[in-house]
Amino acid sequence: MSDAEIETARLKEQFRDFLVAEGLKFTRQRRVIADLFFKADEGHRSLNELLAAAQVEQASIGYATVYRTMKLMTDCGVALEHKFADTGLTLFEPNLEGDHHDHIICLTCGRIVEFEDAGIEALQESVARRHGFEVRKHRHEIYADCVAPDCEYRPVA
Amino acid sequence: MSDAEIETARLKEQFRDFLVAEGLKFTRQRRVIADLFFKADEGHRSLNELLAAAQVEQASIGYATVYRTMKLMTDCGVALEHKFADTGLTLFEPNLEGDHHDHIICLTCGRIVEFEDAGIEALQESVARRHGFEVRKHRHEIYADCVAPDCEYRPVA
DNA sequence: CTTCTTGCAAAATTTTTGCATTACA
DNA sequence: TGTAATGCAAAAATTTTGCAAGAAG
Repeated sequence: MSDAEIETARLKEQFRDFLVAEGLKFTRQRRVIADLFFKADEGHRSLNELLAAAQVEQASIGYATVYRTMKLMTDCGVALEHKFADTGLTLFEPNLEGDHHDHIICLTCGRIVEFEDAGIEALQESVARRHGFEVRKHRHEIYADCVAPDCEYRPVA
Repeated sequence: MSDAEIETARLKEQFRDFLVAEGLKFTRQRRVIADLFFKADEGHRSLNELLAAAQVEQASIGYATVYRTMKLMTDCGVALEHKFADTGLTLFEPNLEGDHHDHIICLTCGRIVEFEDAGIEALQESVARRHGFEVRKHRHEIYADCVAPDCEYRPVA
């Protein structure tokens, strides 16, 4: 079992535990969505992309079910919701253990790269404290041009 | 003439110049909106707040006019548009000269404080370069709890 | 069995646009 | 006077919800 598989299993279990604790059910639909979402070969997906992928497994799944399932996942912490600028698009990514990161988004091709920088995090804490705040969470997105050889304009679905 | 007044005048002129350059008109409505927006005793305002303030000057002003005017201001760089998390609310603030800053938002009372940190900026450039990106712009928001004595829950309009 | 979930469609938001009329330069 | 702007109301685009029928434990 690879590390990725272990992590997938952990997230799925965390989701299931949450449902049980809340007296909710781990239905076929939620299983399908969780499986494809945690597999996450590509990290950031919209509700419509998740819906399309889910319908491959079960054609009858509706948008509302995916919407509500992702909300549950976000609530219980196994998924992160991102609303990047310059698109009204909401994207989700699995909340992998110990993998806090922020994002660099290419303004041209939309490519999303993750970064983590302890120095920035530390400065951020310090800045907040100086202003009399206690950091709860943050959003740090860098919009940039990338040097990918295949970088070209790609409209978002 | 105070510094603030000079800056207000500069932004207003920049907006007017832009309109002239584009063959557009500096109408009464745009003047009213620009004046109240650049006055900006409080920095971040929603379209509805701007609309209400504009209607004090001219009752007939409609939402669409404010919407389109703020879009023009954003396009020409005299206004910045922010979509903070946890509220679907879009807020605008004047783009004051040499006043780049990011935001700390209190999760409880909604208070917004501005900060600027050269160290963070530098690290950000460095991180992006390391990943093969050239920074164009960024969004850095810290969500936190504040220590204001009057901090209390305030739903956003 | 009872409760929760689903899927549809409709409602609620928010953002954007078309168009006839008015105002500006 | 011709072009652009306004204000209304309607269209789009999203997000969210109500509800009857179906699944889960």
